[in-house]
Amino acid sequence: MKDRMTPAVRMTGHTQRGQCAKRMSILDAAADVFCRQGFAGASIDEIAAVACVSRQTIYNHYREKETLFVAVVEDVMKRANAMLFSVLSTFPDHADDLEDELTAFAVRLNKNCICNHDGKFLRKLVQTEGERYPHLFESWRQQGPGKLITALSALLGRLAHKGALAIDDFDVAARQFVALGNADLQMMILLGGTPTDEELEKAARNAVRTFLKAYGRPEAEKAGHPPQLAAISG
Amino acid sequence: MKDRMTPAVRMTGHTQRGQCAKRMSILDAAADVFCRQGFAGASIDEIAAVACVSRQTIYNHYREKETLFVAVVEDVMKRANAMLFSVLSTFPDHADDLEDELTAFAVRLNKNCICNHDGKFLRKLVQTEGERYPHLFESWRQQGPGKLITALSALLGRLAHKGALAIDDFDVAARQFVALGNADLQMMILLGGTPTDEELEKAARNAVRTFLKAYGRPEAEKAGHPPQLAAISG
DNA sequence: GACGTTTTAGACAATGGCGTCTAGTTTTAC
DNA sequence: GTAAAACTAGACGCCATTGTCTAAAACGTC
Repeated sequence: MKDRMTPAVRMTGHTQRGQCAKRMSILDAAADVFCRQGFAGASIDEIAAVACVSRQTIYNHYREKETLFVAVVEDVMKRANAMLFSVLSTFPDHADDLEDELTAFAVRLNKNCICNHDGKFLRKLVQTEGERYPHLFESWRQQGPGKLITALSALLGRLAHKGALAIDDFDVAARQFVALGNADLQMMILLGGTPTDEELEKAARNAVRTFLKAYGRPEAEKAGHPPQLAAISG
Repeated sequence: MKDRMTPAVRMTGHTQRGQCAKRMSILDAAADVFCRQGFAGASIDEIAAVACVSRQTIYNHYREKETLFVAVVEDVMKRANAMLFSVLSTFPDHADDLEDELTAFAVRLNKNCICNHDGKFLRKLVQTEGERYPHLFESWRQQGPGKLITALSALLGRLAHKGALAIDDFDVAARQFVALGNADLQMMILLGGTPTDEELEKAARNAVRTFLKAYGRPEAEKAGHPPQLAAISG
Protein backbone atom coordinates (compact mmCIF):
# COMPACT_ATOMS: atom_id res chain seq x y z
CA MET A 1 0.00 0.00 0.00
CA LYS A 2 1.46 3.39 1.02
CA ASP A 3 1.91 6.03 -1.61
CA ARG A 4 3.63 4.40 -4.50
CA MET A 5 2.60 6.81 -7.22
CA THR A 6 4.42 9.91 -6.08
CA PRO A 7 8.00 9.56 -7.23
CA ALA A 8 7.84 12.22 -9.92
CA VAL A 9 6.31 14.61 -7.43
CA ARG A 10 8.81 14.43 -4.66
CA MET A 11 11.81 13.95 -6.86
CA THR A 12 14.34 16.68 -6.66
CA GLY A 13 16.88 17.55 -9.29
CA HIS A 14 16.88 15.44 -12.43
CA THR A 15 16.21 11.97 -11.21
CA GLN A 16 13.14 12.81 -13.21
CA ARG A 17 15.04 12.60 -16.44
CA GLY A 18 15.78 8.91 -16.17
CA GLN A 19 12.39 8.15 -14.70
CA CYS A 20 10.66 10.28 -17.23
CA ALA A 21 12.43 8.49 -20.04
CA LYS A 22 11.39 5.14 -18.62
CA ARG A 23 7.83 6.30 -18.22
CA MET A 24 7.65 7.50 -21.80
CA SER A 25 9.27 4.35 -23.03
CA ILE A 26 6.70 2.31 -21.15
CA LEU A 27 3.81 4.43 -22.38
CA ASP A 28 4.96 4.14 -25.98
CA ALA A 29 5.47 0.41 -25.77
CA ALA A 30 2.15 -0.09 -24.02
CA ALA A 31 0.35 1.98 -26.64
CA ASP A 32 1.92 -0.15 -29.34
CA VAL A 33 0.99 -3.46 -27.74
CA PHE A 34 -2.48 -2.41 -26.57
CA CYS A 35 -3.20 -1.15 -30.05
CA ARG A 36 -2.13 -4.36 -31.74
CA GLN A 37 -3.52 -6.85 -29.22
CA GLY A 38 -6.29 -5.03 -27.40
CA PHE A 39 -6.48 -4.83 -23.63
CA ALA A 40 -7.18 -8.50 -23.02
CA GLY A 41 -4.63 -9.72 -25.55
CA ALA A 42 -1.79 -7.50 -24.41
CA SER A 43 0.61 -9.01 -21.91
CA ILE A 44 2.66 -7.04 -19.46
CA ASP A 45 5.67 -9.13 -20.35
CA GLU A 46 5.43 -8.15 -23.99
CA ILE A 47 5.07 -4.50 -23.09
CA ALA A 48 8.13 -4.79 -20.86
CA ALA A 49 10.09 -6.42 -23.66
CA VAL A 50 9.12 -3.76 -26.19
CA ALA A 51 9.96 -1.02 -23.71
CA CYS A 52 13.28 -2.70 -22.87
CA VAL A 53 12.36 -2.58 -19.22
CA SER A 54 11.81 -5.16 -16.55
CA ARG A 55 8.29 -6.12 -15.67
CA GLN A 56 8.72 -4.95 -12.12
CA THR A 57 9.52 -1.45 -13.35
CA ILE A 58 6.14 -1.27 -14.97
CA TYR A 59 4.40 -2.32 -11.78
CA ASN A 60 6.57 0.24 -10.07
CA HIS A 61 5.09 3.06 -12.12
CA TYR A 62 1.57 1.76 -12.61
CA ARG A 63 -0.27 -0.23 -10.00
CA GLU A 64 -1.80 -2.68 -12.40
CA LYS A 65 -2.54 -3.37 -16.02
CA GLU A 66 -5.66 -1.26 -15.99
CA THR A 67 -3.86 1.73 -14.48
CA LEU A 68 -1.31 1.52 -17.25
CA PHE A 69 -4.01 1.29 -19.87
CA VAL A 70 -5.80 4.38 -18.60
CA ALA A 71 -2.52 6.28 -18.47
CA VAL A 72 -1.74 5.31 -22.03
CA VAL A 73 -5.11 6.46 -23.32
CA GLU A 74 -4.90 9.74 -21.47
CA ASP A 75 -1.40 10.34 -22.79
CA VAL A 76 -2.40 9.73 -26.39
CA MET A 77 -5.54 11.81 -25.98
CA LYS A 78 -3.52 14.75 -24.71
CA ARG A 79 -1.19 14.60 -27.70
CA ALA A 80 -4.04 14.19 -30.14
CA ASN A 81 -5.96 17.12 -28.70
CA ALA A 82 -2.94 19.37 -28.89
CA MET A 83 -2.43 18.40 -32.50
CA LEU A 84 -6.08 18.97 -33.32
CA PHE A 85 -5.98 22.42 -31.75
CA SER A 86 -2.86 23.25 -33.70
CA VAL A 87 -4.35 22.15 -37.01
CA LEU A 88 -7.61 23.96 -36.38
CA SER A 89 -5.69 27.19 -35.96
CA THR A 90 -4.61 26.95 -39.60
CA PHE A 91 -8.13 27.08 -41.01
CA PRO A 92 -8.30 29.77 -43.73
CA ASP A 93 -10.04 32.94 -42.68
CA HIS A 94 -10.21 34.78 -45.99
CA ALA A 95 -12.02 34.03 -49.20
CA ASP A 96 -9.02 34.12 -51.52
CA ASP A 97 -7.94 30.87 -53.12
CA LEU A 98 -10.60 29.18 -51.07
CA GLU A 99 -10.43 25.85 -52.87
CA ASP A 100 -6.68 25.53 -52.48
CA GLU A 101 -6.71 26.73 -48.91
CA LEU A 102 -9.49 24.40 -47.87
CA THR A 103 -7.79 21.53 -49.65
CA ALA A 104 -4.54 22.17 -47.85
CA PHE A 105 -6.43 22.34 -44.57
CA ALA A 106 -8.21 19.07 -45.28
CA VAL A 107 -4.86 17.46 -46.01
CA ARG A 108 -3.46 18.67 -42.71
CA LEU A 109 -6.53 17.51 -40.83
CA ASN A 110 -6.47 14.03 -42.32
CA LYS A 111 -2.73 13.64 -42.13
CA ASN A 112 -2.13 14.90 -38.62
CA CYS A 113 -5.34 14.16 -36.77
CA ILE A 114 -7.23 11.34 -38.42
CA CYS A 115 -4.82 9.09 -40.31
CA ASN A 116 -1.88 9.55 -37.99
CA HIS A 117 -0.69 7.13 -35.36
CA ASP A 118 -2.64 8.61 -32.47
CA GLY A 119 -5.83 8.95 -34.42
CA LYS A 120 -5.78 5.32 -35.49
CA PHE A 121 -4.94 4.26 -31.96
CA LEU A 122 -7.81 6.15 -30.39
CA ARG A 123 -10.38 5.07 -32.93
CA LYS A 124 -9.39 1.45 -32.54
CA LEU A 125 -9.40 1.60 -28.78
CA VAL A 126 -12.73 3.38 -28.65
CA GLN A 127 -14.24 0.54 -30.62
CA THR A 128 -12.65 -2.28 -28.68
CA GLU A 129 -12.69 -1.00 -25.11
CA GLY A 130 -15.25 1.79 -25.24
CA GLU A 131 -17.87 -0.21 -23.37
CA ARG A 132 -15.46 -1.12 -20.62
CA TYR A 133 -14.33 2.46 -19.93
CA PRO A 134 -17.29 4.64 -20.83
CA HIS A 135 -16.23 7.80 -19.02
CA LEU A 136 -12.73 7.71 -20.45
CA PHE A 137 -13.95 7.59 -23.98
CA GLU A 138 -16.82 9.91 -23.35
CA SER A 139 -14.23 12.54 -22.54
CA TRP A 140 -12.42 11.66 -25.76
CA ARG A 141 -15.64 12.03 -27.69
CA GLN A 142 -16.25 15.48 -26.28
CA GLN A 143 -12.72 16.75 -26.53
CA GLY A 144 -11.83 15.13 -29.84
CA PRO A 145 -14.54 14.79 -32.48
CA GLY A 146 -16.96 16.96 -30.54
CA LYS A 147 -14.53 19.83 -30.35
CA LEU A 148 -13.57 19.35 -33.98
CA ILE A 149 -17.15 19.75 -35.20
CA THR A 150 -17.89 22.68 -32.91
CA ALA A 151 -14.77 24.55 -33.93
CA LEU A 152 -15.15 23.74 -37.58
CA SER A 153 -18.73 24.90 -37.70
CA ALA A 154 -17.67 28.20 -36.15
CA LEU A 155 -14.86 28.56 -38.67
CA LEU A 156 -17.20 27.78 -41.55
CA GLY A 157 -19.57 30.34 -40.10
CA ARG A 158 -16.84 32.93 -40.26
CA LEU A 159 -16.26 32.20 -43.94
CA ALA A 160 -19.98 32.29 -44.62
CA HIS A 161 -20.24 35.59 -42.82
CA LYS A 162 -17.62 36.94 -45.21
CA GLY A 163 -19.73 35.81 -48.10
CA ALA A 164 -17.42 33.05 -49.26
CA LEU A 165 -19.85 30.23 -48.50
CA ALA A 166 -23.62 29.78 -48.48
CA ILE A 167 -24.41 27.47 -45.58
CA ASP A 168 -27.75 26.94 -43.92
CA ASP A 169 -26.69 24.61 -41.12
CA PHE A 170 -23.10 25.08 -39.98
CA ASP A 171 -23.05 22.01 -37.81
CA VAL A 172 -24.20 19.76 -40.61
CA ALA A 173 -21.77 21.41 -43.01
CA ALA A 174 -18.90 20.81 -40.61
CA ARG A 175 -19.71 17.13 -40.30
CA GLN A 176 -20.06 16.86 -44.03
CA PHE A 177 -16.74 18.55 -44.59
CA VAL A 178 -15.04 15.98 -42.40
CA ALA A 179 -17.01 13.11 -43.90
CA LEU A 180 -16.21 14.16 -47.45
CA GLY A 181 -12.56 14.47 -46.51
CA ASN A 182 -12.57 10.88 -45.36
CA ALA A 183 -14.69 9.51 -48.17
CA ASP A 184 -11.79 8.27 -50.28
CA LEU A 185 -9.84 7.05 -47.27
CA GLN A 186 -12.57 5.11 -45.48
CA MET A 187 -11.09 1.73 -46.26
CA MET A 188 -7.60 2.75 -45.38
CA ILE A 189 -8.84 4.26 -42.13
CA LEU A 190 -10.80 1.16 -41.24
CA LEU A 191 -7.89 -1.15 -41.93
CA GLY A 192 -5.40 1.09 -40.19
CA GLY A 193 -3.33 1.79 -43.27
CA THR A 194 -1.48 5.02 -43.91
CA PRO A 195 -2.29 6.94 -47.09
CA THR A 196 0.47 8.40 -49.22
CA ASP A 197 0.80 12.13 -49.72
CA GLU A 198 -0.68 11.80 -53.19
CA GLU A 199 -3.69 9.95 -51.86
CA LEU A 200 -4.17 12.55 -49.15
CA GLU A 201 -3.96 15.35 -51.68
CA LYS A 202 -6.37 13.68 -54.06
CA ALA A 203 -8.88 12.81 -51.36
CA ALA A 204 -8.83 16.37 -50.05
CA ARG A 205 -9.23 17.84 -53.51
CA ASN A 206 -12.20 15.61 -54.32
CA ALA A 207 -13.76 16.48 -51.01
CA VAL A 208 -13.33 20.24 -51.26
CA ARG A 209 -14.48 20.30 -54.85
CA THR A 210 -17.75 18.64 -53.92
CA PHE A 211 -18.07 20.69 -50.75
CA LEU A 212 -17.72 23.90 -52.72
CA LYS A 213 -20.12 22.70 -55.39
CA ALA A 214 -22.66 22.34 -52.62
CA TYR A 215 -21.79 25.32 -50.45
CA GLY A 216 -19.51 27.55 -52.50
CA ARG A 217 -20.36 30.91 -54.02
CA PRO A 218 -18.07 31.13 -57.03
CA GLU A 219 -18.92 34.72 -57.89
CA ALA A 220 -17.79 35.85 -54.42
CA GLU A 221 -14.46 34.11 -54.60
CA LYS A 222 -12.22 36.94 -55.67
CA ALA A 223 -14.39 39.96 -54.99
CA GLY A 224 -14.83 41.78 -51.72
CA HIS A 225 -18.56 41.23 -51.41
CA PRO A 226 -20.18 42.49 -48.23
CA PRO A 227 -21.30 39.83 -45.78
CA GLN A 228 -24.64 38.33 -46.71
CA LEU A 229 -27.16 36.23 -44.88
CA ALA A 230 -26.83 32.55 -45.54
CA ALA A 231 -29.63 31.01 -47.53
CA ILE A 232 -32.15 29.13 -45.44
CA SER A 233 -33.19 26.03 -47.30
CA GLY A 234 -34.88 23.93 -44.64
CA MET B 1 -8.45 -37.57 -35.13
CA LYS B 2 -10.64 -39.27 -37.77
CA ASP B 3 -13.24 -37.18 -39.55
CA ARG B 4 -15.07 -35.26 -36.93
CA MET B 5 -16.48 -32.50 -39.07
CA THR B 6 -18.86 -34.48 -41.27
CA PRO B 7 -22.00 -34.97 -39.23
CA ALA B 8 -24.18 -32.64 -41.25
CA VAL B 9 -23.08 -34.33 -44.42
CA ARG B 10 -23.84 -37.90 -43.65
CA MET B 11 -26.90 -37.23 -41.55
CA THR B 12 -30.10 -38.76 -42.81
CA GLY B 13 -33.57 -37.50 -42.16
CA HIS B 14 -33.90 -34.46 -39.96
CA THR B 15 -31.45 -35.11 -37.21
CA GLN B 16 -30.05 -32.08 -38.99
CA ARG B 17 -32.72 -29.87 -37.53
CA GLY B 18 -31.53 -30.21 -33.97
CA GLN B 19 -27.88 -29.98 -34.98
CA CYS B 20 -28.54 -27.04 -37.22
CA ALA B 21 -30.31 -25.23 -34.41
CA LYS B 22 -27.37 -25.90 -32.10
CA ARG B 23 -24.93 -24.67 -34.70
CA MET B 24 -26.85 -21.48 -35.24
CA SER B 25 -27.23 -20.97 -31.55
CA ILE B 26 -23.49 -21.39 -31.12
CA LEU B 27 -22.72 -19.04 -34.00
CA ASP B 28 -25.01 -16.34 -32.65
CA ALA B 29 -23.66 -16.61 -29.14
CA ALA B 30 -20.08 -16.62 -30.39
CA ALA B 31 -20.73 -13.55 -32.54
CA ASP B 32 -22.14 -11.77 -29.52
CA VAL B 33 -19.24 -12.63 -27.23
CA PHE B 34 -16.49 -12.12 -29.82
CA CYS B 35 -17.98 -8.76 -30.64
CA ARG B 36 -18.09 -7.61 -27.05
CA GLN B 37 -14.82 -9.10 -25.84
CA GLY B 38 -12.69 -9.53 -28.93
CA PHE B 39 -11.01 -12.79 -29.84
CA ALA B 40 -8.55 -12.85 -26.97
CA GLY B 41 -11.07 -11.72 -24.37
CA ALA B 42 -13.80 -14.14 -25.36
CA SER B 43 -13.91 -17.40 -23.45
CA ILE B 44 -15.40 -20.60 -24.76
CA ASP B 45 -17.19 -21.09 -21.48
CA GLU B 46 -18.99 -17.79 -21.83
CA ILE B 47 -19.97 -18.58 -25.39
CA ALA B 48 -21.29 -21.94 -24.25
CA ALA B 49 -23.28 -20.29 -21.48
CA VAL B 50 -24.80 -17.73 -23.83
CA ALA B 51 -25.63 -20.44 -26.34
CA CYS B 52 -27.12 -22.62 -23.60
CA VAL B 53 -24.89 -25.43 -24.70
CA SER B 54 -22.16 -27.43 -23.09
CA ARG B 55 -18.58 -26.57 -23.88
CA GLN B 56 -17.95 -29.97 -25.34
CA THR B 57 -20.67 -29.43 -27.90
CA ILE B 58 -18.80 -26.42 -29.21
CA TYR B 59 -15.59 -28.41 -29.54
CA ASN B 60 -17.70 -31.05 -31.19
CA HIS B 61 -18.72 -28.70 -33.99
CA TYR B 62 -15.60 -26.58 -34.24
CA ARG B 63 -12.16 -27.99 -33.68
CA GLU B 64 -10.85 -25.02 -31.72
CA LYS B 65 -11.50 -21.44 -30.80
CA GLU B 66 -9.99 -20.13 -34.00
CA THR B 67 -12.11 -22.43 -36.18
CA LEU B 68 -15.20 -21.12 -34.44
CA PHE B 69 -14.09 -17.56 -34.92
CA VAL B 70 -13.55 -17.98 -38.64
CA ALA B 71 -16.93 -19.70 -38.98
CA VAL B 72 -18.61 -16.83 -37.17
CA VAL B 73 -17.04 -14.20 -39.37
CA GLU B 74 -17.92 -16.08 -42.53
CA ASP B 75 -21.48 -16.53 -41.37
CA VAL B 76 -21.97 -12.87 -40.60
CA MET B 77 -20.29 -11.87 -43.85
CA LYS B 78 -22.65 -14.04 -45.83
CA ARG B 79 -25.69 -12.48 -44.18
CA ALA B 80 -24.34 -8.97 -44.58
CA ASN B 81 -23.58 -9.47 -48.25
CA ALA B 82 -27.04 -10.81 -48.94
CA MET B 83 -28.55 -7.81 -47.21
CA LEU B 84 -26.33 -5.41 -49.11
CA PHE B 85 -27.32 -6.99 -52.40
CA SER B 86 -30.96 -6.76 -51.46
CA VAL B 87 -30.72 -3.08 -50.51
CA LEU B 88 -28.76 -2.20 -53.63
CA SER B 89 -31.56 -3.62 -55.74
CA THR B 90 -33.85 -0.88 -54.42
CA PHE B 91 -31.79 2.00 -55.78
CA PRO B 92 -34.04 4.35 -57.74
CA ASP B 93 -33.72 4.10 -61.49
CA HIS B 94 -35.86 7.02 -62.59
CA ALA B 95 -35.48 10.74 -62.13
CA ASP B 96 -38.84 11.40 -60.49
CA ASP B 97 -38.86 12.46 -56.87
CA LEU B 98 -35.14 11.95 -56.87
CA GLU B 99 -34.52 13.62 -53.54
CA ASP B 100 -37.11 11.55 -51.71
CA GLU B 101 -36.12 8.36 -53.43
CA LEU B 102 -32.43 8.82 -52.74
CA THR B 103 -33.19 9.74 -49.15
CA ALA B 104 -35.23 6.60 -48.65
CA PHE B 105 -32.45 4.57 -50.20
CA ALA B 106 -29.86 6.15 -47.94
CA VAL B 107 -32.03 5.34 -44.94
CA ARG B 108 -32.26 1.71 -46.02
CA LEU B 109 -28.53 1.51 -46.64
CA ASN B 110 -27.63 2.96 -43.27
CA LYS B 111 -30.27 1.07 -41.37
CA ASN B 112 -29.81 -2.37 -42.85
CA CYS B 113 -26.17 -2.49 -43.91
CA ILE B 114 -24.10 -0.04 -41.91
CA CYS B 115 -25.74 0.63 -38.56
CA ASN B 116 -27.26 -2.80 -38.13
CA HIS B 117 -25.95 -5.57 -35.96
CA ASP B 118 -23.88 -7.30 -38.62
CA GLY B 119 -22.37 -4.11 -39.91
CA LYS B 120 -21.20 -3.04 -36.49
CA PHE B 121 -19.87 -6.51 -35.82
CA LEU B 122 -17.83 -6.66 -38.99
CA ARG B 123 -16.42 -3.17 -38.65
CA LYS B 124 -15.38 -3.82 -35.10
CA LEU B 125 -13.83 -7.16 -35.90
CA VAL B 126 -11.99 -5.82 -38.91
CA GLN B 127 -10.36 -3.27 -36.68
CA THR B 128 -9.47 -5.59 -33.85
CA GLU B 129 -8.51 -8.79 -35.63
CA GLY B 130 -7.83 -7.61 -39.16
CA GLU B 131 -4.09 -7.99 -38.83
CA ARG B 132 -4.38 -11.52 -37.50
CA TYR B 133 -6.61 -12.79 -40.32
CA PRO B 134 -5.67 -10.70 -43.34
CA HIS B 135 -7.15 -12.91 -46.04
CA LEU B 136 -10.47 -13.27 -44.23
CA PHE B 137 -10.98 -9.56 -44.00
CA GLU B 138 -9.53 -8.88 -47.41
CA SER B 139 -12.38 -10.93 -48.80
CA TRP B 140 -14.79 -8.88 -46.68
CA ARG B 141 -13.27 -5.69 -48.02
CA GLN B 142 -13.77 -6.80 -51.61
CA GLN B 143 -17.23 -8.27 -51.19
CA GLY B 144 -18.59 -5.67 -48.78
CA PRO B 145 -17.48 -2.07 -49.15
CA GLY B 146 -15.76 -2.77 -52.45
CA LYS B 147 -18.88 -4.19 -54.01
CA LEU B 148 -20.97 -1.39 -52.51
CA ILE B 149 -18.90 1.32 -54.18
CA THR B 150 -18.69 -0.48 -57.50
CA ALA B 151 -22.41 -1.11 -57.63
CA LEU B 152 -23.31 2.34 -56.43
CA SER B 153 -21.11 4.05 -58.97
CA ALA B 154 -22.81 2.03 -61.71
CA LEU B 155 -26.23 2.97 -60.38
CA LEU B 156 -25.29 6.62 -60.17
CA GLY B 157 -24.00 6.32 -63.70
CA ARG B 158 -27.40 5.09 -64.80
CA LEU B 159 -29.07 8.11 -63.25
CA ALA B 160 -26.52 10.43 -64.80
CA HIS B 161 -27.09 8.81 -68.15
CA LYS B 162 -30.76 9.66 -67.80
CA GLY B 163 -29.83 13.27 -67.19
CA ALA B 164 -30.84 13.34 -63.55
CA LEU B 165 -27.34 13.90 -62.23
CA ALA B 166 -24.19 15.65 -63.44
CA ILE B 167 -21.29 13.53 -62.25
CA ASP B 168 -17.74 13.63 -63.52
CA ASP B 169 -16.28 10.75 -61.51
CA PHE B 170 -18.80 8.07 -60.58
CA ASP B 171 -16.49 6.27 -58.23
CA VAL B 172 -15.75 9.38 -56.22
CA ALA B 173 -19.42 10.31 -56.21
CA ALA B 174 -20.36 6.88 -54.89
CA ARG B 175 -17.88 7.14 -52.04
CA GLN B 176 -19.08 10.63 -51.27
CA PHE B 177 -22.70 9.51 -51.25
CA VAL B 178 -21.89 6.89 -48.64
CA ALA B 179 -19.68 9.26 -46.67
CA LEU B 180 -22.30 11.99 -46.61
CA GLY B 181 -24.86 9.46 -45.51
CA ASN B 182 -22.71 8.59 -42.54
CA ALA B 183 -21.65 12.15 -41.72
CA ASP B 184 -24.22 12.72 -39.00
CA LEU B 185 -23.90 9.20 -37.64
CA GLN B 186 -20.10 8.97 -37.40
CA MET B 187 -20.00 9.12 -33.65
CA MET B 188 -22.81 6.68 -33.21
CA ILE B 189 -21.18 4.31 -35.66
CA LEU B 190 -17.84 4.56 -33.91
CA LEU B 191 -19.33 3.94 -30.49
CA GLY B 192 -21.55 1.14 -31.72
CA GLY B 193 -24.81 2.88 -30.92
CA THR B 194 -28.01 2.45 -32.88
CA PRO B 195 -29.62 5.56 -34.35
CA THR B 196 -33.36 6.09 -34.07
CA ASP B 197 -35.56 6.24 -37.15
CA GLU B 198 -35.75 10.02 -36.86
CA GLU B 199 -31.97 10.30 -36.76
CA LEU B 200 -31.65 8.00 -39.75
CA GLU B 201 -34.18 10.03 -41.68
CA LYS B 202 -32.55 13.34 -40.80
CA ALA B 203 -29.05 12.13 -41.61
CA ALA B 204 -30.17 10.79 -44.97
CA ARG B 205 -32.01 13.97 -45.81
CA ASN B 206 -29.03 16.17 -44.97
CA ALA B 207 -26.80 13.90 -47.00
CA VAL B 208 -28.97 13.77 -50.09
CA ARG B 209 -29.66 17.48 -50.00
CA THR B 210 -25.95 18.23 -50.08
CA PHE B 211 -25.28 15.49 -52.61
CA LEU B 212 -27.88 16.94 -54.96
CA LYS B 213 -26.61 20.48 -54.44
CA ALA B 214 -23.28 19.19 -55.70
CA TYR B 215 -24.40 16.74 -58.36
CA GLY B 216 -28.08 17.42 -59.00
CA ARG B 217 -29.63 18.98 -62.09
CA PRO B 218 -32.79 20.60 -60.79
CA GLU B 219 -34.13 21.57 -64.18
CA ALA B 220 -34.05 17.94 -65.35
CA GLU B 221 -35.94 16.64 -62.37
CA LYS B 222 -39.43 16.43 -63.76
CA ALA B 223 -38.80 16.72 -67.48
CA GLY B 224 -37.86 13.96 -69.89
CA HIS B 225 -34.55 15.41 -71.01
CA PRO B 226 -32.50 13.27 -73.38
CA PRO B 227 -29.41 11.67 -71.91
CA GLN B 228 -26.48 14.00 -71.83
CA LEU B 229 -22.77 13.53 -71.38
CA ALA B 230 -21.56 14.19 -67.88
CA ALA B 231 -19.38 17.22 -67.47
CA ILE B 232 -15.70 16.43 -67.25
CA SER B 233 -14.15 18.70 -64.70
CA GLY B 234 -10.83 17.05 -63.94
C1' DG C 1 -37.73 -51.37 -26.34
C1' DA C 2 -32.89 -51.43 -28.40
C1' DC C 3 -29.39 -48.97 -30.72
C1' DG C 4 -26.47 -45.22 -32.34
C1' DT C 5 -25.63 -40.53 -32.05
C1' DT C 6 -25.47 -36.29 -29.76
C1' DT C 7 -25.36 -33.74 -25.67
C1' DT C 8 -24.14 -32.84 -20.97
C1' DA C 9 -21.56 -32.06 -16.72
C1' DG C 10 -17.59 -32.36 -14.64
C1' DA C 11 -12.81 -33.69 -13.90
C1' DC C 12 -8.27 -33.15 -15.78
C1' DA C 13 -3.49 -31.55 -17.24
C1' DA C 14 -1.21 -27.91 -19.45
C1' DT C 15 -0.53 -23.31 -20.45
C1' DG C 16 0.04 -18.57 -19.72
C1' DG C 17 -0.78 -14.33 -17.67
C1' DC C 18 -1.02 -11.33 -13.44
C1' DG C 19 0.78 -9.37 -9.54
C1' DT C 20 4.12 -10.13 -5.54
C1' DC C 21 8.45 -10.84 -3.61
C1' DT C 22 13.45 -11.12 -3.05
C1' DA C 23 18.16 -10.54 -3.85
C1' DG C 24 21.47 -8.33 -6.39
C1' DT C 25 22.90 -4.49 -9.54
C1' DT C 26 22.89 0.06 -11.45
C1' DT C 27 21.96 4.82 -11.26
C1' DT C 28 21.55 9.24 -8.96
C1' DA C 29 22.11 12.72 -5.22
C1' DC C 30 24.96 14.92 -2.11
C1' DG D 1 32.51 7.70 -1.60
C1' DT D 2 28.32 6.74 0.39
C1' DA D 3 23.56 6.23 0.89
C1' DA D 4 19.12 6.19 -1.14
C1' DA D 5 16.48 5.30 -4.78
C1' DA D 6 15.41 2.86 -8.99
C1' DC D 7 16.10 -1.00 -11.88
C1' DT D 8 16.78 -5.98 -13.15
C1' DA D 9 16.16 -10.93 -13.30
C1' DG D 10 14.02 -14.54 -11.75
C1' DA D 11 11.09 -17.36 -8.88
C1' DC D 12 6.62 -17.84 -6.88
C1' DG D 13 1.43 -18.57 -5.98
C1' DC D 14 -2.81 -17.80 -7.98
C1' DC D 15 -6.27 -17.92 -11.22
C1' DA D 16 -8.55 -18.24 -15.76
C1' DT D 17 -8.63 -20.58 -19.98
C1' DT D 18 -7.90 -24.08 -23.43
C1' DG D 19 -8.67 -28.46 -25.15
C1' DT D 20 -9.22 -33.50 -23.84
C1' DC D 21 -11.48 -37.19 -21.69
C1' DT D 22 -15.08 -39.97 -19.42
C1' DA D 23 -19.43 -41.54 -17.84
C1' DA D 24 -24.08 -40.63 -17.81
C1' DA D 25 -28.23 -38.72 -19.88
C1' DA D 26 -31.30 -37.28 -23.82
C1' DC D 27 -32.77 -37.80 -28.34
C1' DG D 28 -34.27 -39.89 -32.65
C1' DT D 29 -34.73 -44.03 -35.54
C1' DC D 30 -35.90 -48.59 -36.37
